[in-house]
Amino acid sequence: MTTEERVREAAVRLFAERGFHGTGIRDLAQAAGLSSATLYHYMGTKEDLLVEIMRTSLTELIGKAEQITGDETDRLVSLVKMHVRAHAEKPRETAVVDGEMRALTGERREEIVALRDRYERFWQDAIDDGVKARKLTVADPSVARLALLEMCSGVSRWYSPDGPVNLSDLTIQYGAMALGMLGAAR
Amino acid sequence: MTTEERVREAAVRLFAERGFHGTGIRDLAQAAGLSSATLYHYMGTKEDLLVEIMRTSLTELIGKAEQITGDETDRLVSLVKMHVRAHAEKPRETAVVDGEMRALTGERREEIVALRDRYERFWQDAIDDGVKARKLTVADPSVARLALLEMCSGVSRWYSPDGPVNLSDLTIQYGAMALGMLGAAR
Amino acid sequence: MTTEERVREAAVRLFAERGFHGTGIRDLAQAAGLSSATLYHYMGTKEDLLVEIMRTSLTELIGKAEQITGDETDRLVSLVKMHVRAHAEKPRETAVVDGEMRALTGERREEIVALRDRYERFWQDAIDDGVKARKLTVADPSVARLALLEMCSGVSRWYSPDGPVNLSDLTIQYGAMALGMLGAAR
Amino acid sequence: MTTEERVREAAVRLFAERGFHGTGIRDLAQAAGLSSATLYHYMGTKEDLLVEIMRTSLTELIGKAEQITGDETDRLVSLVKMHVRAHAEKPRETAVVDGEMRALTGERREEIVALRDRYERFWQDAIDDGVKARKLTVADPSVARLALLEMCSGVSRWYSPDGPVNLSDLTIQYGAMALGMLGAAR
DNA sequence: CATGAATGAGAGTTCATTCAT
DNA sequence: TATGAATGAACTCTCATTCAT
Repeated sequence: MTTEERVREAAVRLFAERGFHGTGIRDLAQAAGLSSATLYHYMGTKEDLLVEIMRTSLTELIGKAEQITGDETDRLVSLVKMHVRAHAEKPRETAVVDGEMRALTGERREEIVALRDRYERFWQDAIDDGVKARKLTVADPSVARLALLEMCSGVSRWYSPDGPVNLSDLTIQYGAMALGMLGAAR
Repeated sequence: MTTEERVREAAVRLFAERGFHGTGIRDLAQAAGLSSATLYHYMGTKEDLLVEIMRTSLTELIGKAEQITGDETDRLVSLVKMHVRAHAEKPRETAVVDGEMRALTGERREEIVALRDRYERFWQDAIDDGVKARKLTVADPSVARLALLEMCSGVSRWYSPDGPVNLSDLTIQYGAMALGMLGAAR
Repeated sequence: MTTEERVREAAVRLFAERGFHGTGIRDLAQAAGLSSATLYHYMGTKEDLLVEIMRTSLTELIGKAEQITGDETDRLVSLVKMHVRAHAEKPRETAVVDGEMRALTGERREEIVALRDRYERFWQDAIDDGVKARKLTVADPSVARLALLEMCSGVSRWYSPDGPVNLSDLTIQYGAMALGMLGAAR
Repeated sequence: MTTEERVREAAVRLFAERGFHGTGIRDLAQAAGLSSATLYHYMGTKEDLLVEIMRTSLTELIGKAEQITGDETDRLVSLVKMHVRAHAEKPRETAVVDGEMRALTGERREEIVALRDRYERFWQDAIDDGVKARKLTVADPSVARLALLEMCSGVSRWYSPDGPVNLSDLTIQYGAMALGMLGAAR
């Protein structure tokens, strides 16, 4: 593992555990096994590091979302499964993406918000298409999207690979819950 | 409005907007219209303030949960509606409760975690009872509780009273989605 | 003497002795008898402090220049005497003004440069008027202004009130040298 | 141009523009087209570099001063012309010599101060001789030397070869001003 | 009740310099 | 010759908090 990777990993862990503002440069350096001055060999500013973590994570999600095909409900279930799996497998990265956006400022914030919006577009489209095709029954598609995303993203806040729940089972269960809450025709 | 209340209100707003660690004492003082020294006449430490906000909010939720009665599904729907309404009406308080627990340390943390656990117990019981009574069908009741809570708590992150969604409608929609995702018998 | 004044005085002394970039905040604090944190009670940034020193000094010079009247050569001699006296009496302030302008950035720089230009205008006018009135003989009035100003400002770099040279004599001598170098009719 | 020369040139430029303390090693390296580590193959410490620049410049001035001969006023005018030419042709080197002496410490400072004093001796002698020979009339020869030197050294602070002033004309004008300010017999 | 003054500790970041490769 | 990596010390500045008035 390169030093860059170790820095990134330390940052992901600490940002997830303590938040961006709750993590000091010296904490980061210690977690990465470097002096705080050396840290700056491998990164720009602390905010750069945060942006990079978010960009990578969101770009990956978008990449996976783009590959999803199928009929309306299939796509929705696939999105849910993919998203839940990502949040269970990389809980720290995803928690940082979901929770630290407010720490960004200016253009960097806009960039990341744009990526997030682009990702959420896949969900909105899947829901809208499902409703149009009369396969889903929701009162308000936008509210449904938000509720569904919150439910699925929450996984990163509690799932543990060492716990009793098998990840594949988890994705299946979430797929079923998603269909249920969206009133999928049985 | 008393000065104490103004301080509390400022804290709630800033903690919600910027996070506990992202909010400085001087920010707080300015938002409350006081000097930072005067602030300390109306509060203990910054962490005290956070604890107090969380305690109040959680205690209120617990109080309301205690008053909920009815059969298994009724209780669940009532919980959902109450929770969603609380998160829509007091998005900042609830967002702080849900998002800043990690900023607490030591005993204070334990106290608040205990309150939260006590509150979530109502949800777990409602789900478990529903399952026992064969009115709900879920693969894993614990997972269901977590998914449901994340979905409902997420409301504080996006709901705006000025937006197009009526709050009563919202609670109804969330009640329906909750039943759907938990496989309620129709 | 107020604390603010002590801070200012320390800054003037250190900036003059070591330069702006050669003076640390801790040096400043120590020289003012404060902790570095307390220092920030009495000033904005280090650059603010520099700007304020320069602005005060230049404004004073301009104020004095405005009061000078008389015929062409009288005005020139008066300018020289006033300038030399100011540079001998406040060698540190004036040395900072003359030597640290490059440490300023952005708008602050523009403001101070504008003040300096406004001050130098008095000199240029006096020389130009003297030439027009055929009381001075210079090859290039702009060059003459620059040479004269450098000569006079240099006083702050070497004059000491404890030295053998009397200040009134000094101003007279500089007045004479000025007339001589500008080819004043005898 | 050798790498050593490029380093020196970059240093001269940056020290002149931003001052010694305002110039970082990385700035220097970048300006020389090297990495900061490589820089250390071509120089000692940052202070060594400064000393070397000053020593070279002052030694050159001394060398030229030594070659000046003639009667009292001729020598003075020649000194002025030579000095002005040097300051116009190498404004950065001379500005560093004149402005960054305070950045030196300990023995290095003494060495450079000694060189400067040696150089200024030529000026003092020329003035003193002129006065003795009744060709110059000054109130205080030491003051005259300081005033004259400041006037002439100031050239490096404003002269530009691209500007409207021809260099030979400039030296002539300064020669004339020098004689004027020193009350030379006509 | 209110606050200006004060501070040790720590924030993020850069410093000049060294050294193994 | 060249440099990426490394660092202790220092940088400017802000932190949460206390206290005398």
